[in-house]
Amino acid sequence: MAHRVTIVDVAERAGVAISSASAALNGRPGVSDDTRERIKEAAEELGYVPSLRGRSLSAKKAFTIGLVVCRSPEVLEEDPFFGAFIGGVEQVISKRGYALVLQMAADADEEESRYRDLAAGRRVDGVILNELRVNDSRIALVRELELPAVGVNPAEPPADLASVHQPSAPGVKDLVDRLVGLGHTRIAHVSGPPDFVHSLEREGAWRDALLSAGLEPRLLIDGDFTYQGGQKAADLLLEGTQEKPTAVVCANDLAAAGFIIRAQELGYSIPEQISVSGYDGIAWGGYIRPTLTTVQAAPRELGAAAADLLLDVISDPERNKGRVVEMPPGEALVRDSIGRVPPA
Amino acid sequence: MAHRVTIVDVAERAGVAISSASAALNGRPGVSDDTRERIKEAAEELGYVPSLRGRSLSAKKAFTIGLVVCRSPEVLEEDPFFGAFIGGVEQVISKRGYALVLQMAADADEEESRYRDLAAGRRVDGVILNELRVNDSRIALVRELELPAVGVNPAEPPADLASVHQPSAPGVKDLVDRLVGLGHTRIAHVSGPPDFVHSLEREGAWRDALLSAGLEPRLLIDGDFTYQGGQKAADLLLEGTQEKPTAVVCANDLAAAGFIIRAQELGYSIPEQISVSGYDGIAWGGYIRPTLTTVQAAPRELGAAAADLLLDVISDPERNKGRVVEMPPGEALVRDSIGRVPPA
DNA sequence: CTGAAAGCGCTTACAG
DNA sequence: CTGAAAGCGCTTACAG
Repeated sequence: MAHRVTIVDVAERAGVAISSASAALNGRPGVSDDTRERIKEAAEELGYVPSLRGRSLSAKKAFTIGLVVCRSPEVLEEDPFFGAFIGGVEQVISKRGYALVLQMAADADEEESRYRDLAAGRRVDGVILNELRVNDSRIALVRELELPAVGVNPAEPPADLASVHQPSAPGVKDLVDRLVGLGHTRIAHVSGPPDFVHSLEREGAWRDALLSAGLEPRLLIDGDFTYQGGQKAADLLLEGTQEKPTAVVCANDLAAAGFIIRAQELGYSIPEQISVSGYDGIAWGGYIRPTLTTVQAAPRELGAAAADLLLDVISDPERNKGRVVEMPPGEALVRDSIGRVPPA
Repeated sequence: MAHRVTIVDVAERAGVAISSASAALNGRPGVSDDTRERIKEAAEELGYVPSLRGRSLSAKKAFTIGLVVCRSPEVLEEDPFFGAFIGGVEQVISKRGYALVLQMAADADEEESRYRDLAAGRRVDGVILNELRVNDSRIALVRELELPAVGVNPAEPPADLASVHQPSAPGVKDLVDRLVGLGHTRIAHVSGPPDFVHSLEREGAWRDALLSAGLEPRLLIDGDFTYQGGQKAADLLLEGTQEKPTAVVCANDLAAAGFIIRAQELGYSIPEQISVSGYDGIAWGGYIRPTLTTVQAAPRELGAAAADLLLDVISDPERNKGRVVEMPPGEALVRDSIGRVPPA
């Protein structure tokens, strides 16, 4: 193996002490322009790239941030949300010399132990807390571990946790209002898992929009953000004995796709007999038929904002404690899966 | 910040030297069972977790592996292949104490510089080379950098590069054979970008299968693995003046989905007038109508195998030089998008 | 079996 | 402005 060039080589070549080389290379003061230039030249000539390992140990930083994705691999394979989110994170941090350490967890317990391990082994300088649950234990955990963190769409942002927030309520409310405007009165909701903050936010928006239109939010099905959950919701809402909805607002696109397919299998035509909407705005929503009406979220921008904020928190925890970055809410993207209420 | 417990604390508490503590904790010989037990207890009591930073520097290992994904963020958002592949990688390496460093690149040049940076900064102990191109410059690059690497589906496996391989030809050939069996004679192919090895492999399988059935492989459209590319292929094949195919074998599912939608828009019914197949077996193939006939690849297993092999290469480069791990080929998954050739 | 010492490649006070 | 020294938290020969 070829000898790797270290800062010692650079200092030697430039004829200075390694402390001067370090200062010069890192743009710290205390080196004359002359010397700095000479050192930089030497580094250039030798093809010097600082070793992250030495830097990590002495600077007490890993130059990485962590993200734990808590999903079964199966779901990860069909939900394009994460690819986009991660893309946004990566784009931001790589520019600032950081790398992303990505972990997977099957459930909340494993998720927590992953965060513990990341912190204990000093693998990362901070973490992104994604898909927050109500009373999410990770918030107390990062506090206990003194691990810099940024929450993505937390419930009530805790005073000490920095977070990014993209409101989903306005988009959902807009969609419900449109459905009301199209004459619908029996508007159902297929929710996400009830422990997720973003599930509740969307459900709440559906409920509020109905109430303010003078309608009663009765038709609620617990979903789970999956395609299969959407199919099951169709069975429950369309095959049951209770009153049937004429419009169904789903908590995400995957569930909406499942609902549409199942409803079609049951002989319903969309949107003539039932209007259906989703949430997320994934590309596949435009690939199914009818094309899916949804709310266009911005996962890439959300990931980028979270990463930016986290790097700020890491470099200056005090100044960024509890800082909240607001993103513009997702907007309704009206396509072919909603229409006028069918005549009674 | 609370004092982080280090190996010094453990050694002190156990009343031994830190070298003994290190040996005991890492299961190295040279410590009596007695002492080892005492040290382990001390570590347990103190909640000691070794710092990766110290370990990295002295062991000259980063305990991470790198993966550079070369895709526009847009494509990453709709193609579920990567989520699955990464999931497989993660599952394997986390068990062995490694973490995944994930990077993104927009094009081949940026991709190469990412690999260079990973190697130069000693960010990672090895890399996975995914989506290999013909004469891929990364192979020479990792050789030059002396960076342990594993190729995923390389062309002719270079003698010194370890690789995993899941053949795609048998599945594609099987699909073409079935189409021939259904009476089709004008079977087109929508390829992937021609510089990718897996594009050529699939195209070659289509060509060979046709030839061995006594048919001429004439109808070939250059695609790019995207949905939009599939749509464009439909325009070219169905709107052109040339002879039209009755069956279209696409190089991946995304393109097949685009083809189907566009063909339907042009008034063709699938599979009555045109049979269409894809490749990959992504979940969304089952969500469109008609459901997509495809070849079921195993991205998760492929990622897991690549990761396993890479860790082996890292720990013993000599023994694993040029080792090839063969995976069972993907199998045809016949659904509703193919059928009998329409009567002439 | 056990321990003192050197070293991995940097950064960071600190003295000149 | 410049340089010698200590230290980050480990591992790894090496001597006892």
